[in-house]
Amino acid sequence: MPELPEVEVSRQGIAPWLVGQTVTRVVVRNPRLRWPIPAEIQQLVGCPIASVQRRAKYLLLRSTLGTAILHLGMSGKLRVLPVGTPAEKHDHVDIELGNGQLLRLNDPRRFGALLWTSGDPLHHGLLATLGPEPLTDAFDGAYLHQRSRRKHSAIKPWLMDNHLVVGVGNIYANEALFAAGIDPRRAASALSPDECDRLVLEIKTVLERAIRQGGTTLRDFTRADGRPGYFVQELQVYGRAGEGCRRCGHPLESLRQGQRTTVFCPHCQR
DNA sequence: ATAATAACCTGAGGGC
DNA sequence: TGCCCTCAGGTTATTA
Repeated sequence: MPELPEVEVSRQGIAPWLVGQTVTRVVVRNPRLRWPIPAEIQQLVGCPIASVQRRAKYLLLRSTLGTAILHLGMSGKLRVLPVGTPAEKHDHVDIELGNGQLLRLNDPRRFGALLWTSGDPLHHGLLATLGPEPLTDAFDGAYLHQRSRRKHSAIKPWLMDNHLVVGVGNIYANEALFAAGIDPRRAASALSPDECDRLVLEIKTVLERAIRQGGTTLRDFTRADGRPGYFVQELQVYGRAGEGCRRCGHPLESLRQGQRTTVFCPHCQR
């Protein structure tokens, strides 16, 4: 389900319901996610949630005793529902709150994760080595150009490497490369400084627009209130292989890069 | 150290 | 209807 925009939309949707509320109960129906949900997650009970933050595609529910680290994987969804709402298939975890609401995690594929850390979550092993946030000034053309100098790999799969920059998944890597007019097969090291500037700009633009549209709903993403995201209407290439380029009309082509489907316009992207 | 790939898991959709 | 195949928004672990 989620790339950065979908996780940020989820964060914005759940935060008003969670912040300041005391956790009254944590119900774990199935602890078998990517890693087993640790028993320490019960330390949330009795604590008020101080903030709901996001780092990369991780959500951080911070309390006085520690932080719950939540990742939605490929198919995870968060909903805020009244306590007592019957659980359905793949509803693995509920975090019940003093206001009578609960935060419910549904994740059919169970690639997601719910972990606990009592220390600084940014120093947690999963978060410590991540690259910069794409929507901050730390991610700019000069940074991308410097990092790309002796990178022989193709630009598209490299953009999805969290050690370079976080939050750019398959949809938005395809969309940003189209917007920047760059062939996804180009070697990263072949990009000029101007091309790096352009690509960074388009990554920021597409992510910001997707957040404003409530994310991209393909099959199962919904916001915390169950509404879909509307960015799917603005997709230029993702999911459109064989259809006409919206800019030049040439049929879009697809190929596999690193076990992911790339879609691009061979005419507009050079 | 770097780069490709295999793996984790369920469900949907297409072809036969 | 059912079986088998491919594909899906992510990330880590393993292999070359």
